[in-house]
Formats: sequence, structure tokens, C-alpha cells
Amino acid sequence: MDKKHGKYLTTGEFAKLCKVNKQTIFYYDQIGLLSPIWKNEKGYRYYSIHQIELFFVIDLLKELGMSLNDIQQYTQNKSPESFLSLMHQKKEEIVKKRKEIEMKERMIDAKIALMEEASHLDFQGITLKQLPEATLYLSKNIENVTDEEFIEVISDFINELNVSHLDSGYPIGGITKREHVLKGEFSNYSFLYIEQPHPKVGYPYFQAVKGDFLIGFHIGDEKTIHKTYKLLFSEMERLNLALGDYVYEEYIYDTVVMNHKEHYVTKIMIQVEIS
Amino acid sequence: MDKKHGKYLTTGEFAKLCKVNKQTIFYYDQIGLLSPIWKNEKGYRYYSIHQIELFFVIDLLKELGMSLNDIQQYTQNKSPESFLSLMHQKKEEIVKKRKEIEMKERMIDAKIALMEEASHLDFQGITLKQLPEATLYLSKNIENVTDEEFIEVISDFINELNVSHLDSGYPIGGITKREHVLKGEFSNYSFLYIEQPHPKVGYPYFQAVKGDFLIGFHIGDEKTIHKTYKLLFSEMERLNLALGDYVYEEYIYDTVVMNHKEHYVTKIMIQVEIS
DNA sequence: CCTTGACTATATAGTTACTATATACACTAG
DNA sequence: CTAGTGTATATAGTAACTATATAGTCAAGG
Repeated sequence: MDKKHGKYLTTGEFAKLCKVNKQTIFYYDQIGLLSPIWKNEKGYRYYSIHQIELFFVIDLLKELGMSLNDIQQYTQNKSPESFLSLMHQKKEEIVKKRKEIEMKERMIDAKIALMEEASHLDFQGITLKQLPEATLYLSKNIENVTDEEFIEVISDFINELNVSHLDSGYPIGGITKREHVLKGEFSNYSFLYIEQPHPKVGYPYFQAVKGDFLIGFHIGDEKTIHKTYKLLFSEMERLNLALGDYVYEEYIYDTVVMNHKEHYVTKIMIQVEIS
Repeated sequence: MDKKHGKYLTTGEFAKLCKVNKQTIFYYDQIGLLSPIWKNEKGYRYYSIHQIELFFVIDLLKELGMSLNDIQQYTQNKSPESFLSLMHQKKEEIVKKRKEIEMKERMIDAKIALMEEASHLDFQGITLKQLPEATLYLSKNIENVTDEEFIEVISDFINELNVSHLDSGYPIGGITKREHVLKGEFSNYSFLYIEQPHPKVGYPYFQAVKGDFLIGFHIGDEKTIHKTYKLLFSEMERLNLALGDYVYEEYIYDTVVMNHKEHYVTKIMIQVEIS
């Protein structure tokens, strides 16, 4: 810039331009990460407007989890070549980061949808509904697995949701087979599942659900869920319904929105056959 | 989950599932942010798999800059209603964050493109080129402004780039008018500009550039740029070219990729008329 | 039954990247 | 010439981990 203009910026001006605390700029000078282009005899710092480019790069690298120390390691020995390879590497990282943010945005959307839906529900009522087709992402079978295997399956499931960006933000539910329900083993899940409102092709373990369901809600600790099942069974009898192949359970209100277990709400969807 | 299964997760297992250090889980319990569902008589912590949902929400809020203290404030008094309004608020924030990430991704792309282009350039050569139409986003005029006004214009310019997501990652250049160049006032910019490879409609200060340019490179401190201008002028004379309306200057290699001013490279594009 | 190794726990200290505070000097406008 | 705003350094504090030291727990193998 021309000399007649304020070619240089003071610490305060530079900080404002960078949208950070003035102390941060002092700190960066102190650790030698970003020092002013010159200091006058009084010790006043003066930055060139071009230095904001360097600040932007530092800010970018910081965003991608690089420590100030590592950033300095780079800036100590910079060159067009090393900068190019750094940018190539960071391109991959920022794509990953963007996908994570996108997933979290979807999670927020799903939570909003779920909460708004839930606010219109009558947890006391029992309803018979024909559910439309829905795609579920299923875990491996967890019927006859040891404790360690069980944990591994869950870990794998959640990991898979993460790396394949399948986590839709919808709650993780459990599927119980007819045979277990008949034995009174409620919530003895054979699979875990997560709903996929926008299914992706090419992933295994998907299953479309469709059919008639008797839907009720259990309020409180899962330990007392048999009481709600009893109610649902008597309703099934009254309506002349036969138990179908699977029962689906989903948390509506859980530890995320309620302080006490007594207020948790579980949605129970019993697949039925109308006779 | 069924009792026969490892219904509860130990701290290590839970930490692994959350992909964080075990110490972090201890810490969250310590500050009362996320405590295990029960502790045995030996003090061993046991987490329910449902608690991972809460961890995910904490992680989300943390990502959006909420302090653990503020998060705790919420979790202390959670309800479906407060959660819903929190999610509505955070939706706005994550959209903003996503746009920031997208902008930074574009910045990386631009830096990669620039560095790769630069690596094929001959900084010694002077070339006459017809440049295609390009859209530039211009700052306000900075010809006759005071120091404070100058800084304000730059701040406004950079701010505008940020809030309107116009920062393409391309370097900020300067435009000098013919009349100033003739007076030997090189780099006495009238405007700052940034190239917009994917121009958005509806923003002011855009100007399309097109025409014949004599392009040369200055290596070193801008203080000695007059020497390069001299060379360029003699080349203009040799080629029978008349000075056009504007001269554009852009940094190719600057403080971001070079340690010393002597290695900075400035691209000088002189608009010319072929006679 | 004992030992080994992998886990669990607490307590405490250290780290990173700020952020705030206290004190003093500098510059500018009225 | 003084008030107000800016600059500087030095130092202490903070948030959110992170590492280390020490000790108790537990299950499997010899």
C-alpha cells in the first residue's frame, strides 16, 4: 500500500481485522508464530495488511486441529512446495470435517423433528396403525453373544454409523423376535437399529419395514416395561390381533431430555396380523 | 438391553465408544456433566449404552462453542421443551459453522490452484496476453482517504468478504489508475480486489475485466518494485503498446509461503492498448 | 492358591491456548 | 496540560483436557 496511507496496522487494528482478542495477537508474537513486520523504538507493533493472509492460514490450520506448535514448525521452514503439500493434506481433513458437521446438522434436524412429533403424541393411548415402508440400518445379531461380543457389536454398529455417515440422529432402537416376546422376554433384543430417512445404496444390513403395528408407550424405567406389554397384549386380544414377527422399541424421551428415569418414554411397536 | 448381556459399560469401554480418552470420561463425571448410571461398592463406574446419546449431544454442543459449564446448566434442568428450543438455536449456529467450513474448503482449493499455477510460471519472462473476462469484487475507493478511513475500508472489505462468503481464497490485489502510474506512483492503489471464480449475483462492486495485458513479475520487497516497472515500460515501448486504464498487482508468493521479503513475488498486470 | 497382566480407581501435576488484570508509558484532542 | 484512549510488559487465572504416580480389583494360567 502507499506510504501516505496507514500502511501498517497497530496491534488493536490488526486484532480487530482478525476478529480476535488483542492479547491473542501479543501471544502469537510472543511465541514467534506471527510477529509484526516492524516494531518502533517504543516497542509498538506494526502489522502489514498482507499479514492477515498468514493469520487466516494459521486460523485454518488451527481449525483442523493442528497445534500452534506444529503450525510454527511449518512456518519456520515454509516454501511454496511445503505449503502446497500441506494444503493437499488439509484438503482431505477439511472434507472429513465438513462431513462431520453435515452429519451433526442432520442430527439436529432429526432431534427437532422427533421432539416436535413427540409433543403431539398421547402417551396414554394405544393405536393400531399401518406403518409405511421405512429403511432401517441393522446391527449384527446379538441374541447369543457374550458380554464382550455384545459390546463389540455395539461398538461396530456405532462406528459403522459414524464412518459411513449413516448416523441420522434418530434414536437407536431394538428389535425383539416373536419367540422371545412369547416367552415373556421383553426387550431381549435380537438386533439394534437406526432409522434412515434418506437411505444410501450400497450398505448392508438394511431392511424395509411395512405393515400393521399396535403402538403404545411405556412411561418410566424399563424395568417395569412388562406392565405396558401386558396392557398392549390385552388390547391385542380385544382387537383380535395376532402377534407378528417382531417388536420394535424406541426411546422417545431419554437421558438427553429427562432428568429422571420415571419420565423416560419408550415407544413400543408390535407387529400384528389382523385376523 | 437384556440383563444377560453386558448391560453396562465400564469407563474404558464407554470412552472407546465415545472415541475419547478415558480420563475425559472421569473428568465429565467429576464435574457432574455425565455420570455413570451406577457405581458399584468398589467405585467402579458403569454406563448404559443409552448414555452415549447424551455424550453425542454434549459433543455437539461443545463443537458449537458451548462451554462445559453452559452445557451443564442445560443438563441440570432439561426437558423436551428446553431441548427443542436449544436445538432450534443450535441449528442456526451449525449452518453458520458449515458455511465457514465450506469457505475454508474453497480457500484450500484456491491456494492449491494458485500454488500449482505458480510452479509453472517463469518469473523472469514478460508476456503479452489477452485475459478473458474475470469477475472481481472491489473495495471502496482508497485514493484520498485518511489513515483511519483506509483501515476502515480494508476492515469493511474483509468483513464483507467474510459475512457474504465472498472470500474465495484468492489473494487480495490492488488496482492502480493510469494517472497515478504515469506520475510514477506505483502501488498507489485506488481499489483493492479479490477474484471471484464463481461470482454470486446480487452483490455490488463487481467489475468484469477483459483485454490485453502485459504481465511481469517482481521478485523481492515492494520497495524496489519501480525497477520491475521500468523493465515493463521498456518492453511496452519495444512492442509499441500504450498504457491502458488500470494496473493490477497480486502477490503470488508472500508471507504465507516465504520466510524472507527478498523471495516475495508480485504479479504485475498492466492493461495495454495495441497500436 | 498364587502370580501376572490388564483393568479399575483417586490424586495431583502439567499443558495448551488463550484471557484477564495490574501497572506503566505514549499519543492526541480539547 | 490534562483526560481519554491507546500501547506495552508481566503475571496470574482459566477451561478442558492429558499425563503420571500410586494403589486397589479381577480373571486366567501355572
